[in-house]
Amino acid sequence: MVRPKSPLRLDWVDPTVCSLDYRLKIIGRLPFFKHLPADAISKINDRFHDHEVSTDERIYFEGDEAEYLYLVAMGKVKLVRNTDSRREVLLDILRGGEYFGTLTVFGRSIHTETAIAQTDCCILQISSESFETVLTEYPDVTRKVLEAVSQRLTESQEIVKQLSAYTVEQRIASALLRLAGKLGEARGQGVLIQLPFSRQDLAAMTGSTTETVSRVMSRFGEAGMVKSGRKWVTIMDMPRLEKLAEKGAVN
Amino acid sequence: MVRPKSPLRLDWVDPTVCSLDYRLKIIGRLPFFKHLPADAISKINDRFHDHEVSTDERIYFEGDEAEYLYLVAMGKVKLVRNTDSRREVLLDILRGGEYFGTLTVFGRSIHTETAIAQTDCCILQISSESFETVLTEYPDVTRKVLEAVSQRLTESQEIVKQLSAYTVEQRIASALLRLAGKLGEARGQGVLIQLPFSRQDLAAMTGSTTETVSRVMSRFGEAGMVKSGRKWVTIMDMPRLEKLAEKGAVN
DNA sequence: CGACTTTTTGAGTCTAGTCAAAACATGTGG
DNA sequence: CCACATGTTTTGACTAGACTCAAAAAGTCG
Repeated sequence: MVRPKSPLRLDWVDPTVCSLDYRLKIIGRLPFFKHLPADAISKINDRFHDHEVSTDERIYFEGDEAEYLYLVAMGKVKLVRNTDSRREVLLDILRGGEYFGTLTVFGRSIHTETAIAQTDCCILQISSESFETVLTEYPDVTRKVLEAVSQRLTESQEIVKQLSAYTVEQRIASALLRLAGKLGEARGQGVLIQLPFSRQDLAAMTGSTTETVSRVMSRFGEAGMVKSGRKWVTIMDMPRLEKLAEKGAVN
Repeated sequence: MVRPKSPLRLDWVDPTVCSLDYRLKIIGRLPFFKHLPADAISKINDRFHDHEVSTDERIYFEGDEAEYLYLVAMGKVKLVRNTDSRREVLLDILRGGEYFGTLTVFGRSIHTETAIAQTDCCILQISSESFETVLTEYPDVTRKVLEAVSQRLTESQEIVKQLSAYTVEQRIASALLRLAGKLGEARGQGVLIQLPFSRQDLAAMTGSTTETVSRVMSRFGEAGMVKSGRKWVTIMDMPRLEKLAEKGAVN
């Protein structure tokens, strides 16, 4: 059978994307800034610096001192934690408009995860001190940030639950659904996950191994629930995947 | 062999513990209020209501609307998530002075976990609206809350990592260490975990089963690392447990 | 077209889960 | 204070899901 070639279309980092206009747009869309007037956004923007990173480059390492708060302007970033063994655990994948880094309000602290560019990216960063100043100037922002962090806590706890109680098959199904919800794009019959990610990554997200992920994906493929290839996946039958993620076996 | 009888000494909920004095002490010690002057604490205290709950009683359920923020004044509270199957996942155990409930700043939201009294407790609660008012009146508090939540996110991610990459043995070892760090009390040679918790609870914390936990605990017991009985555990050899939690096998 | 990476497949093993039953601890009421 | 009822923990035998190691197959890129 002729597999379709990779249908991914990556957003290339074009030098213009970190233009002033684009920066203002990204910053102004952040959940914790979007309620602010344009002039405030503009002033906040001045506190950010941008830089480009290419695929697989590390933005910071677990254990580094947390001196900045980061913002994905363009591209995708993954957050991983390393274990003593060579296995890595993938905590989250972020797209344009999401923040990352450690929220160091007062005092110093340390990054608890490593941030890796999953694609070529444009990253905005603001120093902890500047961010504190912004929080002081715009008290509402602090609340919004609080909401955003609370949200992530809830998501993380959901993952704890899944890892505790679900089979690998269920975990893979829900990881795919989560990614599709976040990064999915309609493509013909199915939903393409707009992100180059390998079996390796999927294994790191679900606490499994590449081999097992491969086997499960093959099963999903045979059952017509997904189509996949080297570093891409399209979900063909969401409802069935959802059922499987919740109930276990497909009946 | 004659096992020591349960060495747990529970703090009984004495009607006096929720006295004004005690309430002020608990509220004033909260990480996000402790920098405030006494009169502010006193005013904040007026917004809290207290009530007692007995062991195993539910304080709220997963899915309930989040209308209050809660505070453990006395006793221990566990947070669990239910899965479709009868298995429950234990997310955290809280002691006096810790907060729980969903931080609903603006808008309504829903509890994502169930809160159960692990011992008889005295609980303080404040309505979301009141809490918002407090946040508005004392902007510093919002930042402190933000730090507290960030901290929990980090802890939750640590658990994700453990569940993803460690064996049951390692997870049990680190769950014990975590509990000891939080609720431990020196007792002769060892550290007693001051909390009545069953193999069931430990299984729910580590994504395992009572039988497996029992087997692992027996092994730990034979190796002289812990002593345990019905609903109690004393850690006898921290360093060895720590080594096991990190590296795997004990050499 | 190669060289390289990623994915798939296979065989063997082991950790941890399931089911079932016995042993033990705890609190109660006689 | 003992015997019983109840809930908890332990033990045993069996099973299965998922991991490991190893090697082949398929994509991708220069």
